[in-house]
Amino acid sequence: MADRATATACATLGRVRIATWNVNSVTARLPRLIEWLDLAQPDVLCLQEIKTTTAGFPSQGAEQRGYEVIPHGEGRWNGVAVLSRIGADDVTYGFPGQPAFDAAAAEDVPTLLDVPSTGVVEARALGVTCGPLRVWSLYVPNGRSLDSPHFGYKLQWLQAFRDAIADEATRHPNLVLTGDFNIAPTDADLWDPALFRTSTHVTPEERQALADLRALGLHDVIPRPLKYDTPYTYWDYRAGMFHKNMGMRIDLVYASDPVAKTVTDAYVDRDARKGKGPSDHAPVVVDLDL
DNA sequence: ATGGCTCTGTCACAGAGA
Repeated sequence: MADRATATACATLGRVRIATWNVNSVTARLPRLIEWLDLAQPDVLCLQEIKTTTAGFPSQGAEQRGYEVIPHGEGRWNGVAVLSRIGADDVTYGFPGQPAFDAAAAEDVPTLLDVPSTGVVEARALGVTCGPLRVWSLYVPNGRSLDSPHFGYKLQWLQAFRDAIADEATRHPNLVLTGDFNIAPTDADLWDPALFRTSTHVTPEERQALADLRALGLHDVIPRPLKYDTPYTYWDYRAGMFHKNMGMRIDLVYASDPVAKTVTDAYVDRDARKGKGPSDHAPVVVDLDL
């Protein structure tokens, strides 16, 4: 019987559906999130911008559906989480060397004023081992504008993450880095590249940071769109951008070579961006046959 | 079919998102 049980478990684990979704407040999105869990049935779901505290995460609905819920939140801003129904072990909150935004340096305040740095390490990275997969839910800093100190913070954050994850990349063959990277990998990932000439999200420095991650042996799993020919994952709430398909692909799935080889399908669920009370991001779904 | 945004914290807006 033990052999049979093991065989069943392995067969169940053969096909694994992972997904990432910036929900723009898990509290505001809870009805849509629960609805989507029932519909899409992901085995692992990485969330970003939960916008609540770790203790405040509304986990009951997901737990009733068989998910272990690992939140990593801080309150009003940021926050990530992992929901898994194939195990949740070795939880890592943030990463070694994760930088904090240095508010004092950012304001360029004269040192005479001795303004203390806020120095808070934001809730933007969460590593969880889900069965055979080592998964990271990431919410990369936005960067705001090219002349903002938040842009330097974004680049610093990405470099520190790359340095921290390089070690894991050698220890975990089945590594998946996924979430809101706040970078469009190529101009094809933007509805109008000309509009971004002086913006963040598209600069050579940011794209190099992505290339540095891929250099660890990771593959950009590009999802297929369900409509049009552009796999955008984000559309601004304003001006009917979604309905005009004026979007960006900034929610990414970076999978190690062994994982990438098992991908059977990947798509952007734009239906989750429709209707009443959506997030401004759509989920990215990746099916694996491990 | 459309609309010119939505979230939180705190109570009429400010701040952030990308």
